[in-house]
Amino acid sequence: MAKQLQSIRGIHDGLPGEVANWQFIERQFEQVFRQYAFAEVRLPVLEPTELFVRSIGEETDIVSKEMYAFEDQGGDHLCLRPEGTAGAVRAYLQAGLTRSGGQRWYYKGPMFRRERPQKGRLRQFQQIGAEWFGASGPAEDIDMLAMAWQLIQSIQLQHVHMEINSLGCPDCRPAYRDTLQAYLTDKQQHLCETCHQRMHSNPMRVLDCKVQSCQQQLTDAPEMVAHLCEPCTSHFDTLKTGLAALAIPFVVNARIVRGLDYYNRTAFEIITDQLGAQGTVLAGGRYDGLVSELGGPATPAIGFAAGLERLGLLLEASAVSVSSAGVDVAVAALGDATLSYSLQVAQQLRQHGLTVLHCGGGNAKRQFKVADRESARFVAVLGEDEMQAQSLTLKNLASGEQITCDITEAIQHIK
RNA sequence: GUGGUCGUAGUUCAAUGGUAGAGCCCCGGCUUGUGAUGCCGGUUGUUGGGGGUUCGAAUCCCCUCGACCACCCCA
Repeated sequence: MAKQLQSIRGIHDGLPGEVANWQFIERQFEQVFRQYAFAEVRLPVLEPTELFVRSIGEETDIVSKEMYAFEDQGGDHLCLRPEGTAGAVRAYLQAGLTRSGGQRWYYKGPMFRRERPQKGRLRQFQQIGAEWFGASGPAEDIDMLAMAWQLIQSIQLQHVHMEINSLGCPDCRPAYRDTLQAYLTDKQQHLCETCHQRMHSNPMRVLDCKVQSCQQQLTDAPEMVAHLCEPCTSHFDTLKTGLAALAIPFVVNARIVRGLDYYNRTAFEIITDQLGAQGTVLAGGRYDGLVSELGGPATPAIGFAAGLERLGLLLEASAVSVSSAGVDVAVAALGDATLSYSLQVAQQLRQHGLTVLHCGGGNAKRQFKVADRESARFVAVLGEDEMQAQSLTLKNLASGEQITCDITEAIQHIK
């Protein structure tokens, strides 16, 4: 293995084996999105850096240290998008859709964060996400979470569960924040180093600290769900009732917090225990303030995103069979004189919708080996005899049966 | 960004500081018209890269790149 060019750290190639899984996921997801009346949008990978600074929050890790940001030749500050929501909001506003009623969008594509790579955590990774602009009530939350759950169901994933929480709103969160901060101050000397920082920067973060000793101190910590204002309580209760009505299994996890600043009220995650520390497979929540934050009219909205690579890994772990398009017929041409005839036969078979691989001529043994390696269902043997008779010899590789017939008959046999 | 494990043929893995090997894959032949299943033969490596210690380094040391694991954070 001499010195050779390789892809950038944390940026991996999608090779056929893995892409087959992704395509399966995309097909299943697209069907679910359609059933929920969501339409696809295709948004830029490159956005003004300012967009994420204003939406995600300057203090977040994503913006402060994980963005691929640079100045282009014209002096503009650009970056590779680290997530999809901000760009979607920008597009929604730029297209002037604020008075066009609810917009239900989904998207898929690469996102970029400069983190230390691990399995299921890449620097370029793909997300499939959905955003619903103009979604005001808990009914939309229920639909959104139900759709998220249905997406996961559509690819038959095992060992996943949904957790929900409410993050409150600008009316009730500040008071809760104060309560929590006071509580934490009492416990301060028992908390870890990072939690000391978090107490001030984002006290709710302390709640999901993974340090054992911190968690032991926090067993009776005040929780947001117990300090919601009346409208938030009502919203959250209706959400739970709706999920129950749809028989969607969920647990309330009062420790769910959001890394991005723009979330309020409903926050949820679909989690697996199969991917080590990278167990979040789909996550999202309500962001009623973001549209106005970016200069639009007050527009309630909710969204989520799922990590395609993580779903693909889970698909393998769950041994879900991804039907891949195999070769129907491998064409074996025997003798140089039969080349043109074999090409014509292959073309005709393809015109009838079959997947055909021409084995390239040469000796029969080699061509059969190719057919076998490609898991072809049939081999069409085309020698001089067949060419003279305008026929072909068709062998079923699984049974070993072999017949000689004309093309029309062969096609019926294959289908 | 912090800490740790690892890196040998296309691939999976061997090799106490002393000649770099095996299985699988691939290619060819036995069988110039028949695979999955037989037999025979064959190709492949600057041991991730660079430097050092040593008579001698895949093996020990340093640096670097990458994968993975935990933290951090998150999809």
